[in-house]
Amino acid sequence: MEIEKIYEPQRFEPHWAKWWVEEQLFHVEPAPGDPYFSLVIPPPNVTGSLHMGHMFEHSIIDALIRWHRMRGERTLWLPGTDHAGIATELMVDRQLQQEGINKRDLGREEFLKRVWDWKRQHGGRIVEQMKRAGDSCDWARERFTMDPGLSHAVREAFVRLYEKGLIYRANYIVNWCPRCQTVLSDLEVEHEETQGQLWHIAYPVNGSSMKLVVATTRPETMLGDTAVAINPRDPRAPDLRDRTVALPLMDRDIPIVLDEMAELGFGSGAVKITPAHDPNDFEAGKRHNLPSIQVIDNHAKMTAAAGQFAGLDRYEARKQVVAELEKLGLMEKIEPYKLSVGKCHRCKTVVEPLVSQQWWMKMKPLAEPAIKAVEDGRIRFVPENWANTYFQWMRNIRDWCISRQLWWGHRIPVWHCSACGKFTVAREDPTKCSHCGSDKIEQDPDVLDTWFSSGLWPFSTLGWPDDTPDLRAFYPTSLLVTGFDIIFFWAARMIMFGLEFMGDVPFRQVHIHGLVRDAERQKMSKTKGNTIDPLVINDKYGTDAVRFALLVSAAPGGDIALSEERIDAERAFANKIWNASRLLFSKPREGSGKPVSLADRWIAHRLNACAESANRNFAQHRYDQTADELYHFWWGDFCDWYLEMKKLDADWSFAYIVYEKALRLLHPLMPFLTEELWQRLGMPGKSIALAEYPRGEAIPETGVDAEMAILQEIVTSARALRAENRVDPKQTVEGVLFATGRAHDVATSNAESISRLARIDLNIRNEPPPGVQAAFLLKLALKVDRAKVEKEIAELEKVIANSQRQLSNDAFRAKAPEKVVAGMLAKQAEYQAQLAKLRASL
RNA sequence: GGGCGCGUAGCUCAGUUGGUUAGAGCACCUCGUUUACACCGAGGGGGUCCGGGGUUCGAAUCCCUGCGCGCCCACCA
Repeated sequence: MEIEKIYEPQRFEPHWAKWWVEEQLFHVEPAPGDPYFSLVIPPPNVTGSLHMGHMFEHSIIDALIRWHRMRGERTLWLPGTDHAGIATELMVDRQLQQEGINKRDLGREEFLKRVWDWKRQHGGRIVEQMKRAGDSCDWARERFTMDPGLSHAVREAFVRLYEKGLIYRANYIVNWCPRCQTVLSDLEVEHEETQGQLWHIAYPVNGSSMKLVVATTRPETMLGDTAVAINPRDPRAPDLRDRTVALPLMDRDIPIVLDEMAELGFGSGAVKITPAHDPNDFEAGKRHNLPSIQVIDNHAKMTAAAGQFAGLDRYEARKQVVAELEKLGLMEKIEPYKLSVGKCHRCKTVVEPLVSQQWWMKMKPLAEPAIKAVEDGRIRFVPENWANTYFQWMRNIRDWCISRQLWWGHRIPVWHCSACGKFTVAREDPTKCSHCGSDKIEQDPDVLDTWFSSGLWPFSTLGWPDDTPDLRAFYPTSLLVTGFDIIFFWAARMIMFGLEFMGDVPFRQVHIHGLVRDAERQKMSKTKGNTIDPLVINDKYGTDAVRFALLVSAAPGGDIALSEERIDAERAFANKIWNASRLLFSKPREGSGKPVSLADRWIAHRLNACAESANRNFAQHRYDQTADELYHFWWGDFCDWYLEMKKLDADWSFAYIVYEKALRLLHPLMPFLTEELWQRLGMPGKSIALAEYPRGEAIPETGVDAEMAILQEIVTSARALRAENRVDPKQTVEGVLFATGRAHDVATSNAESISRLARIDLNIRNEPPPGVQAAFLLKLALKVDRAKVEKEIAELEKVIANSQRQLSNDAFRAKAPEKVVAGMLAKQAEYQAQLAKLRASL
């Protein structure tokens, strides 16, 4: 069989990627019964392009999916994308701006048309990239969160929750993004520690010469102050409790209230209260029945209520307020102060706390069963530590603001009646108010938080609320693979919704993976310019190499430091396998199909052990271990030893058998290379992806490992001697091997291998090594480097002394397990033999 | 203010419930173009497992503590 000298993945990967999709190789029918393995993709944003984080996550998923499929389970990886409300709307909005079009002028309907157009044209990009990367999804089941079916599910879920009293509308202080022009949930606000200042402002107390000094990080909000609080135990309280202060700049008297929120000993002990622009103050305002004056509007500009500052941006207003106060001599003190500033996680604009009417979801009743499901093990986190994070959030969960002032998304199915003022919430669009029958109803303009529909993903994608064969066959899904950053956003909500609507968990395990970082462990980011683009890199090194590099570094939960060097090493690995194939394919395949040499018997044994541990490690999410072992099996065992020894055999038929099995073993980690080579073998069956994954079998201990170990030791020691003595690698050296028993048998029956591998002209004597207590002794016709050997002897003596000390310790003998003691005794004997050999070589 | 995690070779990281000379990849040094592969082979150097205490027959691994560094959650002006 002809095969090229260098493996060029670019020549093969696109072909197989296309073929896998066209042949619908990964389509699975919803036949009932076990075993099944199902997983829904964490849907990437439609606006997205494949980045290293996706690549990593998908490499894990695909390896696992392929493994399960090859084990003969009914395996589904359901792909799809998320409409990503804010992100998408922002993107299309920017596009419009470039065309000089204003979104509001365009109108809701036209705008949505534009977004759908965009989605149709570009929304499939990431899906195409996944196909090219070889992800073995069931593409016939691709879903989008705004598909009719999924929208239907959203509607059903909303109505049910509303009817249950879990969704309500309330006027409350919220996080407002002045740029995205929408409210955000607490999770969508990123807190960032910022160096700011603490301004101490004096408020004159009416009817007194006293001034009450308040401290604030946001002086501009003072314009909306409606009270000042001091602690009830404040010594000044009796005197101040019924007084008012004159709010500077605003010509307004505001009361002094007593409240625990003013901490004794902090600052001057008094706190300004701005119910309209601070969550704490909002609560305080409710406690004391204070008016709320909005001085900052939706665009973060000062309102008419801000008097002379009306119309200014909030930061400009801050400057001017500070300047005015200074002019009035009311600025007592300004000090540097660290504070945490909330920013919109989409656009990084500083959010503004504002009071507004929004839709909320009561979370406590939903969270309780979700906590229980993890507590009692129906859902298991891997690594399990993440359960703590989950519990902490879930046990302190707050109501979820689910409405967004956007157009792109699932519109809230609530109709407001202008006749009676009540809401109509319905599964079908109503034409009149369900309370008074008036036809003066209008649908709520807001849409739902994107994560509302994401939360339904594990069952909405399978046909819920209908009772479908898919749902019966694949729910609960087996596993969720995702990043820690969306445990709350997504995983927790799926668990709550799954239990609420399906009465069962959405998945049985949650595997939380780490972050892909650069070689210096820095987060990859476009602004830093340290990203490794999978689209470029997959093409350059091959998708298999990238996958393998990611997986071999994927210790559970840990971040990975990725570099091109690392990927290049795995590309070399693929090339190594390719070249091993080149050698193999040059040999005849015909033959007995049975092991004909020690090499055959040994590699079969190694392969078996490798298969056993690969299966075990896959089951435990140890892809790194599986990858590492396969790497060493292929490169170390198969190439360096097996093939080198095999070159002396005439019958290569068994090598083909081992090789084919080893390809299957590697397939989940390097799907393209293995498919290409497997196809070249012309095996019966359509694709290696559908072939059976080798399982480790219990095979009797034949001593083959021990035999091979003897051979390897002879060869390795000879090579070391040669190298240390600067012998030309081409030159054959004479050697005498003293050996009896098994060592003699191994040496005689593999004399040719030993000679070839070590380049020795070997003379084997069936005699005990002269003067040495060892199984065998190899003497080469070389002058030895005495100093070096003496150093080795000294080191070994130290090791022996250590182990001797432990062995002669009665407490160790008495308390250590028998196995450990026996092991140490055996090891001690080995050390002694090794030492004897070293001494004899001098 | 709570919670989680990290510190092992020059670099990036493994190290399963404590147990047998602490490993890998890359980098480094020496030698080598034997027809699978120079994208390779053979050999080699390199570690007070962050410091200090403790538990134990035995600690990189468990406990305490100090130092350094990440991350998450939290309405302290």
